[in-house]
Amino acid sequence: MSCFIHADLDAFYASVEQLDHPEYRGKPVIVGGLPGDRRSVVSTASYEARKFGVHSAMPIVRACELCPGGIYLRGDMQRYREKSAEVMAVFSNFSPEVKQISIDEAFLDITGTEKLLGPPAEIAKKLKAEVRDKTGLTASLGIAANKYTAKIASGMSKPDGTSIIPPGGEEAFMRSLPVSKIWGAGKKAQEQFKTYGFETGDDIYQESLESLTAVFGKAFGLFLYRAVRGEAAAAFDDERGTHSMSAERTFPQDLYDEFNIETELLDICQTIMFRLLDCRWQSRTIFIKIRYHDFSTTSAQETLDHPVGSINELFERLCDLFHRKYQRGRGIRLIGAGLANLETGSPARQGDLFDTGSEKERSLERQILEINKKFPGAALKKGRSWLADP
DNA sequence: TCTGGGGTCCTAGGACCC
DNA sequence: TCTGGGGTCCTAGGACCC
Repeated sequence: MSCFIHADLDAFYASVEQLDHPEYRGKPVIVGGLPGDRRSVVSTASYEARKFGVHSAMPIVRACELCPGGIYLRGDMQRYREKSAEVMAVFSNFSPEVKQISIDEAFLDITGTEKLLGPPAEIAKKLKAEVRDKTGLTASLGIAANKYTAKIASGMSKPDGTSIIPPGGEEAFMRSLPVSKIWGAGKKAQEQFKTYGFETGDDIYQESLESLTAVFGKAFGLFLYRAVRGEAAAAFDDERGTHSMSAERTFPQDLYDEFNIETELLDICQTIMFRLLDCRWQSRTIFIKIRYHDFSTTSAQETLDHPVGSINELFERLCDLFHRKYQRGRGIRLIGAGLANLETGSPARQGDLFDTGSEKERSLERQILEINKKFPGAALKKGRSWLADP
């Protein structure tokens, strides 16, 4: 019988801030933006802030109305990543098989560790204690025979709790679960549940696979059918590699000027290409994303016959895509771009006979990358003027 | 309430080939 | 010629997650 722990850090970003700044402890901390950041949203609200009704994804403006006395912070991802690594290191003391699924959560396969570490409840106790002692943070745990139900269980034990689904109890657990707790069913699905009168997992359980797929589509219908039976949902089980890489920016004010938009695009290109170079991946598929003032969003992509080789090339291609897609005169609130269908492979490409500038460009870009790695914060970038004469 | 940034996966339709 | 079926690749949009 398999056994998994899903471990999820409580109000992670806010907790790190409270750890680093004792004066924040016991107070409502809201990470995501400062009052007055008109287009920011809450990333994490401390439990003190949640009492005011503040929650993730809420506009900062709204949070300020609900919790005017809160401590508002933009956040420091570098620091959070550092802290995350500390926690993951603790996890690896408890299982040889740790799978991190986001910055603040992971699955630990503890199948067969009983002899070494004791029964699951004991392991949970020790794990929480070690996380607390070594990192100063608290975690909520869910324990079950498969990852999917362990994940739901941890959500129900927040904050700082542990919930265990006894082996064989997965189906009963899912059937008694309110549909609002089904992981993978978001806003739209919840609306559908309402129209069909589904309130608990059992209401879905009563439906045939055929009727579920007829209503929810092939993949999602099958997902629901299996989920309410407590069967491991495929989502977590197969290895999913990184398939795309992107960056985007929302402007404080809508942008109309195409030169300014291109300049932002250039900045995004540099971010992406440096990351790509750093990871030693390559890609032939580029895409842009445009969000207009009214929040309507459109995207366009293009697959080249060779991997993107330089910032310059990416920038030129993206500008081209942008100009073909952009509806002139409409204000733009967000511009984004990225690379899809990432492949591993040497970024040096063969047969570049007619493109002698490219090799020079790439080596220059690599040097800039190295400098930026050595001196974080130096933010060395190509100026826009370099583009004309690389 | 007027909605971030970084991802994954699914769907549906078109092009193209055998 | 008014017309099948399957496979693969590509594109746009959308749901969902943290």
